[in-house]
Amino acid sequence: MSLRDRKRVRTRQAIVEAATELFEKRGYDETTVAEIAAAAEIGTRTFFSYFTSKEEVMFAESDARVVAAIKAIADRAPDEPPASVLLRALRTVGEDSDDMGSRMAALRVRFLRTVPAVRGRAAQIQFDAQREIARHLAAAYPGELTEVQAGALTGAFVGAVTGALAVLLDDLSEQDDPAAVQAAVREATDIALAVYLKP
Amino acid sequence: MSLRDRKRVRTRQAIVEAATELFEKRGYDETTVAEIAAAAEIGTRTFFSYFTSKEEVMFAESDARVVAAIKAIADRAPDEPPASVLLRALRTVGEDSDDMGSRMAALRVRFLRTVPAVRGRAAQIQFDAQREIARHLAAAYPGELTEVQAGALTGAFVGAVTGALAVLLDDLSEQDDPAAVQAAVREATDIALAVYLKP
DNA sequence: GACAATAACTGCATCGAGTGCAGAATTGCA
DNA sequence: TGCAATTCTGCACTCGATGCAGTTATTGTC
Repeated sequence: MSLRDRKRVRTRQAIVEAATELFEKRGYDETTVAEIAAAAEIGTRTFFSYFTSKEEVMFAESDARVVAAIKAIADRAPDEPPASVLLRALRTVGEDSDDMGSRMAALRVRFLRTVPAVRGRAAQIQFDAQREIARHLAAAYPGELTEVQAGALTGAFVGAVTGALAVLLDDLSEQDDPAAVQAAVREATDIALAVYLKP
Repeated sequence: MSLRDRKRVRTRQAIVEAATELFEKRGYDETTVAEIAAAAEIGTRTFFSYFTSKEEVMFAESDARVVAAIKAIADRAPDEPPASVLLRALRTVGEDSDDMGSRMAALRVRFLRTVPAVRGRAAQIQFDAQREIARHLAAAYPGELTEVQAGALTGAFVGAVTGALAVLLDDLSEQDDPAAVQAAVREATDIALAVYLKP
C-alpha cells in the first residue's frame, strides 16, 4: 500500500471521526458538510471526493456486512437447506451489530427515527443488500431455487426481522443504549423465526 | 366545500399533471421545481405549500392505498386467521395498481430503478405503511397477536412480495408496460405465498 | 536528486432544493 | 361594501452537490 493510499485511508477515517463528533454534539441537520470538512482539516470540496453525499458518511462500513453475509452463504454445508443458510447469513449481519460499540452505529439507530434522509438511505441500502444476498443464495442452489424464489425467501426473513424490530425500537424510543438495541435485534430475530415457522 | 378548498384541489391536481407531463418528457432530475410551478401557473414558492418536496408529487395518492388496506383489516370475518386477513389487505393494495392506468404510477416504477431519491422515499413510505398495518392488525386480534408479532407477520409478507418483485422487475428492465408490471405483481404475490407457506 | 507524469486537493462559480419573511391578492363573512 | 382570514408570491438566503481550473503532492524513471 503506497503512501498515497495510506494517506487516503487516514483522511477518510478523519472525516468519519469528525462527522461522528459533530453529529453527536449538534445533530444531523444542524451539522453542515463545511463544518465536517473543516474539523477534518480538508477543503469542503474534498469531502465530496471521499463521500458522494452527507448521508454516506453514516454508512461508511455497511458494505463489509453484506460481504460477510455473502461469505456465510458460500460456506454452506453440502445438504443444508436454503432457509438455514439464509438464517446463518442474516445472523452474521446481526452480530456485526456488536460493532454497536462504534459510535456511528449508535447514531445510525438514533437518526433512523428522526432524519428522513437517513431513513431513506438506510432503506435503500437494505433493499440493495437483500437483492444481492438473494442473487448469491439462488446461485448456491442451482436448479433447486430460482432467483425469484430466493428473492421472496430473503425478503420474508429480512422483512420479518425488520418488521418486528421496528415495533421494538418504537417502544425503546429515545434510547441509544447499545445493549438494549442489541437485545431488541435478538428478540426480533427470535419472534420473526417463530412467526415464520408456524403461519 | 368552499370555493377556496375547491380551488386548492384544482391547483394540486394541476401540479401533479404538470409534473407528470414534464417527468415523462424530460426525466426526473432534468425537471426543476421551478419548471413544474411555471407549467402549473403558480409561483415556485407556492409549489412548496402544496408539496413539501419534489419527490412528494410522485406519491400524491399513496395514502389512499394504506387507508384501503386498513379498511380491509377492519372487515375481517369473526374467526378468520391473521394471515388470511393480512393477505386480503395486501391484495387490496396490489389491485390498486390498476391505478396503473395513472401515468404517474408508471413513472414511479420507472424512476424506482433510476432515481435514488425516489427509491429512498418509496422505501420509507412502504416501511411506514407496514408499521401502520401491523398496528391495526394487532388491534384486530387483541390478546391473540402482540404488536411485535404483527410487525413480523406483516414484514414477512410484504418483504416476500417485494423481494420477489424486485427480481422480476429487474428482468423486465427498461419496460414501463403497465400490463407487464401488473402481471409481475401477481406473480410475485403467488411465489411469495408459496415460499411463505412451505419453508 | 532532478523531472515529467499522474493523482489528489482546493477555491470559485454555479445550480437546484428548500425555508423564512413580508407584502400583495383573494376569499369568506357580516 | 368593508374587514378578517387565507393564500399566493417574490426576495433573500442557506445548504448540498457538481464542474472547472489551477495548485500541490506523490510516484516512477532516468
